[in-house]
Amino acid sequence: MVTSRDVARRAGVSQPTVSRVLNGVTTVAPEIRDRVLAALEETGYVPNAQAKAMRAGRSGAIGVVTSEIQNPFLPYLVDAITGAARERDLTTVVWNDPDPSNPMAVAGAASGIVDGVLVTAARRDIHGVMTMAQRGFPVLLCNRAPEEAPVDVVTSDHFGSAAASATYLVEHGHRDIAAVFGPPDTFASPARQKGFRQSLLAHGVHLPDNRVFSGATSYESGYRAVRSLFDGGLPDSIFCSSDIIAYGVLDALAEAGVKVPNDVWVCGIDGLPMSGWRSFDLTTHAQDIPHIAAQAVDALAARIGGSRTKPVRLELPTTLVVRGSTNHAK
Amino acid sequence: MVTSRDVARRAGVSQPTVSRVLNGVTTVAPEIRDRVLAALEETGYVPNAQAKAMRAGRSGAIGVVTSEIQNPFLPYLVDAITGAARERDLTTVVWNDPDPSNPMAVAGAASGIVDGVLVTAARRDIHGVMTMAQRGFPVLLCNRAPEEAPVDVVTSDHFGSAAASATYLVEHGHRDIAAVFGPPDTFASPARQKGFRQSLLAHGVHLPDNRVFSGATSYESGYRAVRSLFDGGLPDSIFCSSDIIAYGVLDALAEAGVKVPNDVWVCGIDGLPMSGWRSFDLTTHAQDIPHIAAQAVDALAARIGGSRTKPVRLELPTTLVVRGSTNHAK
DNA sequence: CTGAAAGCGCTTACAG
DNA sequence: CTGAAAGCGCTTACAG
Repeated sequence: MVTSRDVARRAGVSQPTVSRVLNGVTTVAPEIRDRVLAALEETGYVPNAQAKAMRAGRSGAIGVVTSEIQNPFLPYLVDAITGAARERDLTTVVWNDPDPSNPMAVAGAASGIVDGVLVTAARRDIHGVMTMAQRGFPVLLCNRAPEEAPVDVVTSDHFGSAAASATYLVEHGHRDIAAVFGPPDTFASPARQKGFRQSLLAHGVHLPDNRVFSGATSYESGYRAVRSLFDGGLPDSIFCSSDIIAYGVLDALAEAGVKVPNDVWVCGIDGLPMSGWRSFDLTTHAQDIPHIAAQAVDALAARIGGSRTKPVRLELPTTLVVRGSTNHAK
Repeated sequence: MVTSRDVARRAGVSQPTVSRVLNGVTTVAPEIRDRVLAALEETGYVPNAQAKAMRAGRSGAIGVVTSEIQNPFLPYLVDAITGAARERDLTTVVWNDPDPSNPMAVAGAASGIVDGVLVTAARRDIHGVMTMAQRGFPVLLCNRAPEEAPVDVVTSDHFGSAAASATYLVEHGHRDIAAVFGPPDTFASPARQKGFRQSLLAHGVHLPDNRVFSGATSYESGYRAVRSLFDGGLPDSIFCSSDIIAYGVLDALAEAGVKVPNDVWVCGIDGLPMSGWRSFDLTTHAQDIPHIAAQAVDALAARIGGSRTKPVRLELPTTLVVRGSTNHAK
């Protein structure tokens, strides 16, 4: 790799002068400046961001830590985060690391490769980056909302969206409601489960155990759930804790010859683009991804800037998108 | 952040001694060693990978450069690459960057944040990293196969898989075949188009222009294609250049009341897990993701190691997975 | 076996 | 306006 020293030699100046031209901080004589610019051009110099970051104590980059890149929600969030970061002149690196000690992200954080990390990993256990947070490294939890956290949190209102789903079903006359929940070792799923249950309770609707299925946040889980939920006969509707679960539910229902929405309503949460596909046509509570990303990057940037001390906590509302899997006419 | 100097002070030794304990290269007196280990534990020291990399001239990390993270194929590839890299004691960072000058990856490369990059970006124009490659930085193209490239290439055999698709349809008696191709500004789509066309030609089957639709690699593109392909009446089968295109085709056909496979066969290429879902049940040529990832990481590691000079080029075969969207009985 | 020194590629006071 | 010097946090010869 060509260094600023190489460029300096070629331009016949000292290395710091090259640095000055690059950063434009001090005035440089026009003639020297031109020589340096020419040398930069000729050599195709690219600054060594590591050396720069080490010296400056700041990299201008943020990290995104995830552990389940196959979660179909994630690419949309990452894209939005990358875009929001770029608007603030920050670059973004993504670490996909199933290990809860997050060795990659921790190394990146300790190294100053990034100035802060956004944690979008769904699972509860992420002690690696949380240890960094305790040591004062900027960490923001995105779409994870522990009840008590000494760190910044920007998340969709998982509780509220599930509660609203329950209200929606009850208000359309449903009483025999089934639910397929996600895994307990995440934050979003338990919050959604809690919201759904509390809302049903508030409406005086009982959710018997044989109407509940818990499993992974996956198509397969939803698919399997249907068979298990059938034991009590057909419910009025099936609430799915995630859109991807709902796809499995819909497919299993179709396989069993059950008509949606005529025989059963189905709804999900997330608002994945796929939910609008004809195969699914799924009613869902959509997360506001651009908003989440923008708020998360803003909050992390503020934390990095040190302009804030108290942790912020933002729970952004979701939007009900009614489609063919539920039907107001019922 | 706590540095090795802090640890040294705490242990009452010099900073290089801490370094020696960490790297275990030289013998350190047991007693001193224990003091250092204790100090490491107490401080929660994490090495600064940047300083390490700068000094060592090697980071032990590879980068994955992508420009379309929403491509549903990508997460599986990234997961496989991360796993393959970990087995070789390499960490992985992902840059999602739609800019063809790939500023993030180029900066990361020039910085020694990574020792080499795997480029999985689909679009043709990636002059940023290609410039790095010309300067001798290890770059491997993954699932992109320019005819002539002075860099390492590991890819699925896009041409061959599409050619095999054509053969499959023709051998099952189809003559009126339609095709939905992806965009020309990528590598995979044109290769698949070429393979499909040449194979049909070799079988003496004509592919008229009104049986061809070209568009994005997306559900919407497939959905729109169907309307356009209907002008000539129903074809025997519709070949889709990507699974995701096929989903749109299947949905549009269902909407139009056309039965698959009874009225029309549909097949795709990629082998996404979703293709096995009941909604799609799609016959496809599956890419061998674990194999691609392993070979790509191996080849890049060899390039980084400098043990090779000539570029390698690997085109891995795909596997036909027959499902309900085609039917041997027809 | 262990410390003092040099150096990876930068930036930023400090002289001149 | 420009160069020589120091230092970011490491590793690795070089002395002792």
